[in-house]
Amino acid sequence: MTHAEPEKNDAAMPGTHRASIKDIARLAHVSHSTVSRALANSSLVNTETAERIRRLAEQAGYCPSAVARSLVTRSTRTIGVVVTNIADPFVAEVVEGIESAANDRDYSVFLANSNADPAREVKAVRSFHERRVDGIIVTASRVGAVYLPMLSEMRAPIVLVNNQHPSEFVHSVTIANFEAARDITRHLIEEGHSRIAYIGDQLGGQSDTERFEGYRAALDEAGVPFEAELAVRGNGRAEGGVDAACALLEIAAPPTAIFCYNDMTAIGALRAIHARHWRVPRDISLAGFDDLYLAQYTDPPLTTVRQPMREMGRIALDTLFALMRGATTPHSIKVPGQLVVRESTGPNTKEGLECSSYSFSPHRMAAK
Amino acid sequence: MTHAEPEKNDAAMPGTHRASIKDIARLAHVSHSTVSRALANSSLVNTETAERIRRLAEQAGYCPSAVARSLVTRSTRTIGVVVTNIADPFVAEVVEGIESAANDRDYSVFLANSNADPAREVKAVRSFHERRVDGIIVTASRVGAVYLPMLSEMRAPIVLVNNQHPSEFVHSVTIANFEAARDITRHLIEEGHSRIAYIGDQLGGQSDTERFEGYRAALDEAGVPFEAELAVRGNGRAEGGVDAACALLEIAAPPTAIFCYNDMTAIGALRAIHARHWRVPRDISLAGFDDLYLAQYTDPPLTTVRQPMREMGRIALDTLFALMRGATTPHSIKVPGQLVVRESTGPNTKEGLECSSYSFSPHRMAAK
DNA sequence: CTGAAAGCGCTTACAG
DNA sequence: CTGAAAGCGCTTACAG
Repeated sequence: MTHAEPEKNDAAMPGTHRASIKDIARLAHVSHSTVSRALANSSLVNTETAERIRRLAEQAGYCPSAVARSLVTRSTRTIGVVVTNIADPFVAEVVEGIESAANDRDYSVFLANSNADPAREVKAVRSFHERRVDGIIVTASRVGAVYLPMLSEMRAPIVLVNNQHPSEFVHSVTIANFEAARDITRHLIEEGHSRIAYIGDQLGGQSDTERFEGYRAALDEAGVPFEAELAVRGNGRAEGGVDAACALLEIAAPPTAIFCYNDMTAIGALRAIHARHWRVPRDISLAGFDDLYLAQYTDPPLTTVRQPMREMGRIALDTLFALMRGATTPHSIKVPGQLVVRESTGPNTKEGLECSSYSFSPHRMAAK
Repeated sequence: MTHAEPEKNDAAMPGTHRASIKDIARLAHVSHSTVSRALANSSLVNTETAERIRRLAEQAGYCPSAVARSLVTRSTRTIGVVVTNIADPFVAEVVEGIESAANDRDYSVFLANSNADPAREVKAVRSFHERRVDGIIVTASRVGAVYLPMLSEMRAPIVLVNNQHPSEFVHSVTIANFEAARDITRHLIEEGHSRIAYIGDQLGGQSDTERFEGYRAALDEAGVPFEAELAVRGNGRAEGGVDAACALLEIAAPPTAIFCYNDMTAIGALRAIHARHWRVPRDISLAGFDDLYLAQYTDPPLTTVRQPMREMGRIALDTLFALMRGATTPHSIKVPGQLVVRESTGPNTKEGLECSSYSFSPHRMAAK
């Protein structure tokens, strides 16, 4: 009766049964409460029995059930992250920041793609709610304000990263779109450009609006007239950049500089520009937004605005934790972007708006 | 007693209390079993009462607890995905495939980064096990075989995508590294190249070994001697490609073509090549592996091997489901890569190995 | 220091 | 069609 051998084997090979706290209790000849305490390293249990219990649990291959624990502790130690699409490099870097910060706190993260579909976004949030996540982060939310009423009936706080919904949301971390776009446009103006195009994102989120406004503001303050034909729409991805840049290069007096909604758009624009055998920045300057890892590796390396994506992810998670701990004050954090001047922007080589003399590119001449 | 108004309000505004099945039962004057059935659309319950219950639940803002349900049904409807790093575009696309397929089946996905650290990888798998995920997918596993013993004590099946561990694992989906690398090297040989370099991945996973072997095989079958100085090591990222390509361009008789472990490496190599003012493919041909979205947007667009990343993600999930449904046969799926010839590779313009005549690049001349 | 008891929020035989 | 009961695997007062 005192030798635990047969019982141990019994529990170690329970056929289809997974060892629970009760099995360990039987093995150790104690109550399951004691096992629970021992496994939680509670000081309430005798050091030696605790040791023995832990050894037994180890041998039996015991693995505690987080779901059972969650049910009683009313905390799952999980957070839900809904993104537009994880294959978007911007999103992936934000998620990396979130995951890393969550991991530091021993939290697990659920990931869901909304594909920028508001219905799927809401569905994902609902699903996370059912799963009783402790908090939710949604990047580039399309519905923002919708969460206000949900917020009260859901226990889980929500933090938005780069909310795309026009109305403000209580808890959010956002890049300073207006200022950053203004800065980069100013940079272009300082380089002598006045025919500066903007390739936006036709999904028309809030960032696009704000970046466009920043661009307009820089133009206005410099007394550069805004030309509607120079403001065109991409889709936030490279294909959109290709098409939009093609259109821009077609017009009678093409721009000498292009500011793109984001780096992916700029990468597409770069492709279109190269296809025409124009040189960057000699024939045309090009600027992006985001500072993706790739922006350093385009040819030439891309002038852009750095969004600290990983940090924004971490900040979102920190905010979420503050909220989870009971904070109720609004957390609307605006992160400054940082102008990163690389080699894709340079001085305007054309005198005045119409030039006929100084051009490196035969194709460009042909286009006139 | 019959008018439910006060009680309803009572449950709708429960202060800090979240409505449970019991609250709805009280509201509907039925047992909580009936509520459970009604909410599950069981045919066992009177249509009208079911309707009423559902209405009440709706009004009360009832949201079922997936964790309670999971405890009893012994299925969480979640899967765990551990990746090296979600910011790696290859990984992100695989995860997109997994998430999309999981979503189709109403499963949620946990995401964890291992940062290619075997310890973190195992820790992530353990954590998923605690969370009682129904299945686990790990991409680029560094420990592969370690899971064999875990497999029996864990309930959750494991599927490996592009296992990097030298020993085989029971359930996996892998790209046909050897064949694909051989194909792309053959392509280079057909273009007249014989000084073909390989930039590997020094983390030295299984894919690197196999791709290197494919490269060697193509060389051998064409009777092209292998030169050790042309096989150098990158790190799978652009920086590594830059450094490795720089080294390659330094040697006395530089290669006329470079095959890179992956596209990111090629993107770095491209940068180094351009920095020297060499032209691709005129001065040197360059090939990658993966066919990242970006491979179409490099300048020139990159010749590479297409890995169907999203599909591989879906296949991994399908395999996982087969296993979850009780399949026990090994599932080692080898997916063929597909050669995608773009503009970064072209005919060798040098006659013989040593050339002194025909060169477009002044820098190249200088380098000799 | 230890155990018996209650309970987290559900599902599902079992008996009417 | 409905309800009472048991139980999923834990944690945590409560009483010794």
